[in-house]
Formats: sequence, structure tokens, C-alpha cells
Amino acid sequence: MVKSSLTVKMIIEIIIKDLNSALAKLGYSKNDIKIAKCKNPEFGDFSSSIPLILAKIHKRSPIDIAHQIRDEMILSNNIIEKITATDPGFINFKISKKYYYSVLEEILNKNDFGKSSSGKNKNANVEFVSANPTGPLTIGHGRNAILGDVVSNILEWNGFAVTREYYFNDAGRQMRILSKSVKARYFEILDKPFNFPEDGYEGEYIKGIAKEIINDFGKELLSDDSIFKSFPEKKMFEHIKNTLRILEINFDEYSNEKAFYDNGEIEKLLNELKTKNLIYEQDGATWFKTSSLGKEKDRVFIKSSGEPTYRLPDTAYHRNKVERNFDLIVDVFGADHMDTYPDVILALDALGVQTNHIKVLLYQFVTLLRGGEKIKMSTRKATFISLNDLINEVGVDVVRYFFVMRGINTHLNFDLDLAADQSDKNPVYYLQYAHARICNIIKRVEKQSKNLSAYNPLLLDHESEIDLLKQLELFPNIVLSAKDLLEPQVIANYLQETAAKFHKYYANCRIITENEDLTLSRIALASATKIVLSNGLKILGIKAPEKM
RNA sequence: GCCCCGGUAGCUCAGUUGGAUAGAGCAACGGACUUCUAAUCCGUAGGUCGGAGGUUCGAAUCCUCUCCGGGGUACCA
Repeated sequence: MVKSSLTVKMIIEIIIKDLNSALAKLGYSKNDIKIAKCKNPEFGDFSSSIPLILAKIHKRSPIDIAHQIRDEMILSNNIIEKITATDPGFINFKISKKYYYSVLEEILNKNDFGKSSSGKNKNANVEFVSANPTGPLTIGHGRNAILGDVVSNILEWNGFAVTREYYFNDAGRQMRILSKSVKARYFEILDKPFNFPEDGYEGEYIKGIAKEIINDFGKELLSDDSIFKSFPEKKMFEHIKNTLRILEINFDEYSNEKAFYDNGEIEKLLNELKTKNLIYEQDGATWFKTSSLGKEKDRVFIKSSGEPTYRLPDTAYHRNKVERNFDLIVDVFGADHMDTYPDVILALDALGVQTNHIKVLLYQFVTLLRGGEKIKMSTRKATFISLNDLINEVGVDVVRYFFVMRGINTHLNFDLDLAADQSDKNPVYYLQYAHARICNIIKRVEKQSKNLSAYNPLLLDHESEIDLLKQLELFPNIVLSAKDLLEPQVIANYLQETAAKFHKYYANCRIITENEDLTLSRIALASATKIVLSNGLKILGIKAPEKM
């Protein structure tokens, strides 16, 4: 019997073991054998190119060696059904269908099929969004938010305990500009003299906040009233949090930069770097001697105005995260941060702080397209489409899917026409439709109140059925590799392929038939597909609809 | 100048331990609904994998050089 607890990894190990003993018997020296998946299923499931490598060493024909090894191999179990040797010198292994049938059983017994324990008892911190409350979230923040959330989900599916963290600074230059902008609009609306800052925010939302101040606090505020500082920040944060709520993103922790001044950690950090001789004063500013750590030039830590640059508090913040003993620390940054984090890592390294468990995810920019044309956007001029606008236009599921359907480090062209399209062109619906289709079929059979667990997997013999089973079997490995690469796209692509294989199956094989045994078997396969699709969609944070 | 990311079908993109015939969606064309959801399926067409060298039995994948696009290179974040 084939044990259902077997994994592909174990099967590969068995193949390697058997291969090695065959090689030893034939007198070949020990080799580092690699097993690869066959791209073309006609060859089998796995293959080894070891004959090609041996051919070189022994100056013999690779296909001869392949035949020789094939004839000499003794299988230590019945998982492998067939071994073949093919040109130019591959040995192929075909896995018995029984193995895949056992996977079917495993899926149906495990609603959380795909979950891995690779991160069990480990903690991860994922910092993302981290937008300062100076305005509505942009499309770029959207990509950041979805990536961060889905990466967190991926880690959770691998057993990690994840802290989703939002880091912000409500005391910097940008916050002052927000305050000044609102103040100017306040007095402008009241027809009083006003001074709109040169680099102020011109968006309509600024006027909205000013109006709210008039409503809540009256028309007689003086220009130095602290309301102008506290109120806009509060409103903007509410706005941001509301957008995140719509996207169903929940943070566990909000870290304020200010805390690291208050608790003295920034000063402590500075002093420690000083004792390492990495800090010096020049032109009234305090510099970090990155040049002595292999960088081209030094960086300013504290400006001559007395105000620190982001590098100093960021370093203190990251040390704080390291000190909180996470096994994995992930930062999700836009490509414009390319040059910022290496200095932080450098400073921490210099202080002997462990940094090799800090992973920085840099995603490339997002371009919005409408009618095939790029939409030009300027944050300051407020000629942008906010993340809120985008959600209102195309919906949460579409937004979430579009942000993970491309690789992190490729430019994302967000096609608004395609996203808003409620038809078959939209890849999100293709996926959800597969799930809804399955639900509908299951519902239909359930009405006949049959015993769904009494299925016979041996009846699943059609090519498209085996194909689908093999696809489902991959899911746990996909979840693992998404974790290793910290790349949500892996999940999105996999789900797209899984849906395609199901649709193909549906077209080829009628699920509900006159033959009750066959019906039950096919329903079992459909149910297993439903579990995988639903779990994958859960990781992406996208709804799995029962009907469409 | 230097650093990072990208360049694969008309368009948008997959393709990570180097493997056999380089894939998908959209767009184009042609088929399939008295049937469990046609938001689906099947077929046709479409390629010097930016270019040139190199490593190798074997390269979209690794190395070097080069061209093009994007981003960064602040006492902005």
C-alpha cells in the first residue's frame, strides 16, 4: 500500500537512494544526483540527467549508460510505476496513480490542506504600508499594503506567528506641511489672509479637513492653535485606517517614530556609534561615517537644523524590532527606498546587531492605464487616483488580485479597463468562477442526500482527472516556495493554473452521471479542488464565492 | 558616473537548484451551449527569449561586455 503521508520530497529521496545503489553496483563513482520534474508528462513525472554527466567522465554514449542504469535499478517500493531511458540520456520515473489517489484522500481529510509547519514556533514581523498620515493612501501604497498582507498570510500558512506592523512618523517635515496647508485653507475659506506653503498639498481633502475644523472648533482659531497640527493628522489617520479596513487589512502594532526619542533609544544608538568612531560633526551636521564601512560617501544623521534624517530613527526602530526577538523581520518598501535601507543595515552590523534575518521586499512602481494610456499622477498636485478611488471603481477582490498577479520586482501596469471589466477577460473572475461552479455542482448532489464519503478513487482515470490531481498535489509545495521567495505571485499563478485544469476537467468529464459510483468519485475530486482553491484564495485575501 | 529592477508572441506577463518541442491570458481567426453555471472549453496563427561573446554534452536561465526602458544616487521620507 501507498502511505498517504508520503511527500514528493520523500519520493525523490527514495529515487536518489535507489539510483545510487544502482550506480554503485555498476561501478560508477558516487555522484551528487539531482532529480528534476519532467516538463513533458510523456516522459514521466521526474527525471535524472545523471547518464549525461557520467557519459562525459567515462567517455561513453549517454543513452547506453541510461539503459544500463535502468536495467540495474531495483525499486525499493511500488510508488514508482515505470522507469524509462530516453534520448539523449535521461532516466525517467513515473509515479503510480495510487500515490495521487492517496493525496485526494489527504485533501478531503484536511480542510487546511497546504498548511505547512516549516515556521512552527517562529515569530515574524512584517512591516508594511507605513505611510505617514499626510494624505490618502496612493496606488503605490496599495501595492505595498496588499503585498505586506499577503506575505503575512503566506507566513501564517507556514506556521509563523505574524505581527503586522505599521511604522509612522507624525513629527516630520511632511506633517508640518500638512498642518500649514490645512491652516491656509482654513483662513482662505473664512476670507482671511492666508499663506499657502509653496510645497503644500493641493488636494481637495485638505479643504475638507479645514471645513471640518470650522464646524468643530469655530471660526476664531488663531494661526498658532495646536488644532491645526493635531486635527489633520487625526483625520488623515482615520482615513487611512478606513481604507485599510475596506481592504480587510488589520495591523497588530502601530509604531511611532517619536517613541524612540522619548525612550532614549535614539540617543543611545548615537552614543554607541560614537564610541565606534563612526560619528562626526561637520558643517553643523552630525554624520554617519558610512565611507569607513565600504560605502561611497558619508550620510547625514542629524541635519544642521537639529532635526534627524530618517536614517537615525529608522536604525533605532530596526534595532528595536531585532530586540523583540523575531525569527524573521520583513520590510515592504517601494523601489524609491532602494538607497535607504542599506545604511540602516550597515549601522546595525557595525553595532554587532544580528541582521541576516531582516528581509527587505522592494516592489517596483505601479502605472495606471485607462484606454491604453498612462494616467499621470502627482501627489502634491492631487491629480492622483487614490487607493480609495480605485477600490470604489473595481472592488476589493480585483484590487487585491491585480496587486499580486505580477512579480514583486516588475513594473505593474494596472489596467483600469481590464480591472473594471466584469467579464471573462478579468482573471479574477476566472478563478472565482471555478470555485462557484464546484459549489453549485456539490449543492446539486447534496440534494440527493448521498453518502459523499463513499467514493472510489480508482474510477478517476481520465487524463484530465489525473492532471487535476497532480496539480492539487503541488499546493503544499507552492505554499512553501511562496514563503521561501516571499513572493505572492507564486500563489496567484498556481491558482490560475488550478482553475484552468478544473475548467478543462469540467469540459471533458461530466461530474454528475447516471453511474453513482463514478459521480461520487468525481464529486470527491471536485471537492478537493474546492478546498485547494478556497485555501489559495484565503491566502490572497480574496473571496471564494459560492455562486456568481 | 555609480547602484538597483526590468527587456521572452501584436499587448500584459509566467518560466530559481542549467535539461528534452520556450508557455499562459488578452487581441485576431475558426469551432462547441435541448447538458452539472458558455464568466467555460477546443482548434488555428503568432518567437533571432534586446544584442554579442564565453562556460557546458545542453543556456531564456550562469559569467563578461554592450544597447534600451524605469527607479535611485538630498542636511526629503
